Amino acid sequence: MAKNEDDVRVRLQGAALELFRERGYDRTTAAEIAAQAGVTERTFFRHFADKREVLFDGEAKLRAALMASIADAPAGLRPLDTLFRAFRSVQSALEDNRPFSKPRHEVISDTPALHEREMAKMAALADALAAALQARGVTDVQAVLAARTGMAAFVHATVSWLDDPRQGLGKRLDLVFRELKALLAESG
Amino acid sequence: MAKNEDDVRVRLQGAALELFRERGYDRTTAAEIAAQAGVTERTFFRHFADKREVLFDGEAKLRAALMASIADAPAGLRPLDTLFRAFRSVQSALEDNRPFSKPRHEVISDTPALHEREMAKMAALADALAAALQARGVTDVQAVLAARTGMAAFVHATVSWLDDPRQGLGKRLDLVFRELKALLAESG
DNA sequence: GTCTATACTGAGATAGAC
DNA sequence: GTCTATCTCAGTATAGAC
Repeated sequence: MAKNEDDVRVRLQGAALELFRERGYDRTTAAEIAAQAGVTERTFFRHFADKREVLFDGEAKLRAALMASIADAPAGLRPLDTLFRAFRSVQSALEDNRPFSKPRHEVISDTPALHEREMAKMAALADALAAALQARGVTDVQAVLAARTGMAAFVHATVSWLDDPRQGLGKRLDLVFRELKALLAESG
Repeated sequence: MAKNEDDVRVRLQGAALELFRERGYDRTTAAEIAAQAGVTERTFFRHFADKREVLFDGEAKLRAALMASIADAPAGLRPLDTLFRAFRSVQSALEDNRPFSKPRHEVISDTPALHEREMAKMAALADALAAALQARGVTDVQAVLAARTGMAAFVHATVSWLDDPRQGLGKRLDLVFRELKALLAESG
């Protein structure tokens, strides 16, 4: 895990994003990404399980941060409030990452294969959040429903903010969660 | 060749499910599926955009049925109740399809590549439901939140029912939607 | 680092339905 | 004749095995 190796990983991600934007995902080969980063195709696949994965390295860190926040949330805090608190805790990290995440989002939106991977990642993240809620004593069904609902709100807030950052991400989160409460308050 | 024209598509789906169960998805080639159905590999890919897609042909019909139900729901019915009504309307069709959907679900659960496709399909379906709700006058944000939340409830009910069909799918839907109202009633 | 299986694509030919 | 479904052949890129 030399510093050089982290460097290669980051260079591969940057090269991939750049080439995907220029030529599109399908017209970019793994070998071209590797060459641009100064390594061989084989090295690309040593770092990333498949070609899509090069754009999804950040999900593990996001998940870890959210799980940590849920784990040390005040006892008795209700499921959706626990999740809202967790999303708030990663707000500034996401805002700092915008120069990367904005073009990344554009490429993903334009590429079905990448969009599919994104949806699957979000589903897996929701499963992790559900497990974290269950560890706090929330029942199985309610944990799953809360996690999926909370993720939907988080994703919607984040995408809105990527499209138009004039309001901060924090305000977007506030708005969407307020809408969520409204939806539920009308009980259906 | 007259015989081949009949229902190549259906035969390909049956052959794929059978072979995936016997050997696993990764150890089954598209050529083998095609051979079992009496056509060539190239014909397989003319019917299905990729190897995964052979197990996801039913989603379009499900979507159409749900959209139709939403479109003719009573005016003024609230978003989550509109969705609940739509899921109820496809209940018996799903129950009839259980001999296919049960083994299909097992294969998908065991295969990451298929599970990923499944998550993406459910996300796309939720997007369609959100659009149908918007067409009824529900606001953008509330439509998206309701659609994702409703889909989560529907999927949870369906998976529970596939695992243990002793209670019917209808009862599972009732139970999960009751849990959903409870979650929301506690307002968070 | 090298080799290979296979998923997938494209172009052109064939054959039958209309 | 057109149209549609299939096959044949040739090729590239991914991803896994060695």
